[in-house]
Amino acid sequence: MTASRIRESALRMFAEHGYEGASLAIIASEVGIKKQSIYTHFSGKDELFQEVFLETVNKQIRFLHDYFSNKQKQDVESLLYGFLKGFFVRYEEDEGAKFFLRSIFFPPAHMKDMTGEQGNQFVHGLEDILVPIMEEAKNSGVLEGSLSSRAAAIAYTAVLDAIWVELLYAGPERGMERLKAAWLVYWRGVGANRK
Amino acid sequence: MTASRIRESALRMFAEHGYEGASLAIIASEVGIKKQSIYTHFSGKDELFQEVFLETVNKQIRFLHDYFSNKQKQDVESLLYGFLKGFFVRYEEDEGAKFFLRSIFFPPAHMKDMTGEQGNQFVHGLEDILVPIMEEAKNSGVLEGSLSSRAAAIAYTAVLDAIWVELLYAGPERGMERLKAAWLVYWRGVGANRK
DNA sequence: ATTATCCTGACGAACGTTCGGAAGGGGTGG
DNA sequence: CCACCCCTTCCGAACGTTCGTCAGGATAAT
Repeated sequence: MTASRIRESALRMFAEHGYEGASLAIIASEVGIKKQSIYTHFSGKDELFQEVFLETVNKQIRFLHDYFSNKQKQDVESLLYGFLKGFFVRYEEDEGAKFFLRSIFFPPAHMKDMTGEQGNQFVHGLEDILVPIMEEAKNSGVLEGSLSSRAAAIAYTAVLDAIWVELLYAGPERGMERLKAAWLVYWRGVGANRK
Repeated sequence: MTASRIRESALRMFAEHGYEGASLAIIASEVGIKKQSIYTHFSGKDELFQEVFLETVNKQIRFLHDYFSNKQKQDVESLLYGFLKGFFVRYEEDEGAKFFLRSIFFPPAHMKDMTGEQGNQFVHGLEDILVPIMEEAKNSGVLEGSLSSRAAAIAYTAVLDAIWVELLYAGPERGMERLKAAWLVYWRGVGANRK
């Protein structure tokens, strides 16, 4: 299918050069067609970007829910740590990660509203999943009782963001280093008071 | 001075629309001149970008060293927490923050080498400052002894990155929320074993 | 015959850049 | 004081290139 090959190439191009820097001519040549032929499958550059973006966001959200609905029975530690590692391996091999981050943090000016909405949906989806988990962990005595569930969840998303930022900036090697260090400190930090 | 007004406008433009998305014509019109006049002060778009970028990076590095050389006498907790807050207020009002992050994470393709080099210089500069601080804090019993200084430093940079990422994405309100939560957990996490 | 797909050709607009010259100020020599 | 030249700053006009996009036709499959 030509349309999906266009989407694949566009994803790489948008990720690497951004919306303004990506050229339909180059995308087309990667697919082996002329740029005008893109208009057979998409109404224009905007629609192409939007389709690729929404597809990518949905993939992220789906991964989110899949993970936490399947592994709810695990203990909290491996549940949370496993999610970090899951994102790690996912973002290591997935071309969409860079595109996702770039589009959310630095969207094309005339699409800021749309990307912002989708981004918030992802963030809130994650928080809505995390807070109950923290709450439950507090009740079972794994997490420090004086710590608010919301704070524990926010700090966790901070760890998550820090990891993919490092992954994006410095690559898997240093990303893994940060993953280990940040998780170690985080888990010590939220753990119930030792005696 | 016209040249510096061009730099100011270019900074905002590059931050908001990226290298490819920024237009010399628009930058010039903001200054009140025609785009050709830019070439009186800069040899081209590349040099303009590079000057603004280097200026911005140097400002960041200078802030880094200024802070830690002036406040070395403080206790470790307020030293480290103060630096986070310093970055916070700095990045809240500084137009250069967005430009700095954007240029380092998503640089124009033909300048990847230069921006990467500068970025690494900043990161290593920070680490070289942090590790000795952690080492000293460990010796004085403030930090958990079984924790490596390097891990404590890496986790700290993770907190820092997470804060400015949230600041950039969601604004000061949520940025501050994350700052508080992440610091709370971090400081609990690296603290010496309570009894 | 209809439909899907890709093409050639061309469009106007914007891009960064170059050239030549117009204005203006400052300093120097007559 | 004036005339000269230099030097800085800016602009009009134009360059070649690339951009996204549109119209119309060719080809092949259904």
